[in-house]
Amino acid sequence: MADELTIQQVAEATGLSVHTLRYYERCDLISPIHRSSSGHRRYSASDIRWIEFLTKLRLTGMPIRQMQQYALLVRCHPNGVPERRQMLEAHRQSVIEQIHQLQANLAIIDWKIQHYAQLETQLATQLATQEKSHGRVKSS
Amino acid sequence: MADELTIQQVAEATGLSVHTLRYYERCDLISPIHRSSSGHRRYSASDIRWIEFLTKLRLTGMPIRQMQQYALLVRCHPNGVPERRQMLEAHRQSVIEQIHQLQANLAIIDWKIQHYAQLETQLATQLATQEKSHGRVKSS
DNA sequence: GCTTGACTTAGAGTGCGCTCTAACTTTTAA
DNA sequence: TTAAAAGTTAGAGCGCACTCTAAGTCAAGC
Repeated sequence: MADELTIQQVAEATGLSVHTLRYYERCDLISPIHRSSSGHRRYSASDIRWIEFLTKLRLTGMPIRQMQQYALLVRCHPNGVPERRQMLEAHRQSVIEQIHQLQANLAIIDWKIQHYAQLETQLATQLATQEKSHGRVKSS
Repeated sequence: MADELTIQQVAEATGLSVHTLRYYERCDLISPIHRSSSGHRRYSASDIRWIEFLTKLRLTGMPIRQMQQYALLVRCHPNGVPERRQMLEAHRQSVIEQIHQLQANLAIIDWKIQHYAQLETQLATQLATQEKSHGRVKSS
């Protein structure tokens, strides 16, 4: 049991589903996982570290295709550090652009929220004035 | 021609495809566009402003379903400003979280890039040392 | 008048990233 | 010992957001 997790445990640890873990292995994002005598997968600590890094790439929007390329480099080109760094740096740029895009569009949404807030206070003031004058009429 | 753009012109102006423009109208993101006598769509300036705002929502990851809700509020509840503001504020929060997520995961990728860079300089130094000693051997 | 290109519709197809199913075997707890 | 839970595979299905097709109508230039 030392260092040998079941697929279920890995799913809990990484937040991926067991389905997704098998899917990632099937499409070569994860290299074939060591099996118990009965054929069940047994994940090592380094398998988990790899899966965790994969999910970082995924969550920053890297497509499966690119992750496959990266995984291929890691597996078949263990000395090809510069290539891997270049891939990550290209991805880094695209994430930075993604963030800038989000911030720019968020600014416009913020502007709209402000606009709505202004409309609301305007409307509230209008109503208050109406009520006041209505009150006066009533009391007179 | 004043204020009356064809679907092609709107596609160019907004960056959406003509297909997507029709699709958005079909699923009620855009209310029915005014037609020329022949049945062709003629977009007004305010149609375009609406489409541009829609794309901001879209580019910040709002799902079509939510945009449909928002569009419905705008069309059928013109005085329901608070509801609209609430929707936008909820979305605003999710965009902010999205950005934080991206930044956190980017930091890990950055760390990996640094790690690779370090490996590369290490390797380069190693090679240089080897070459030097090799040179010495050769020259001696 | 005729061709070329833009427009229309309903509905089918695509690519992505999972997600689930069926049929079966293995492990585990009662 | 046996029932339930968890594992296996190949392959089908799904939801999303488009994207394209077919069959036809309309408009502009020669």
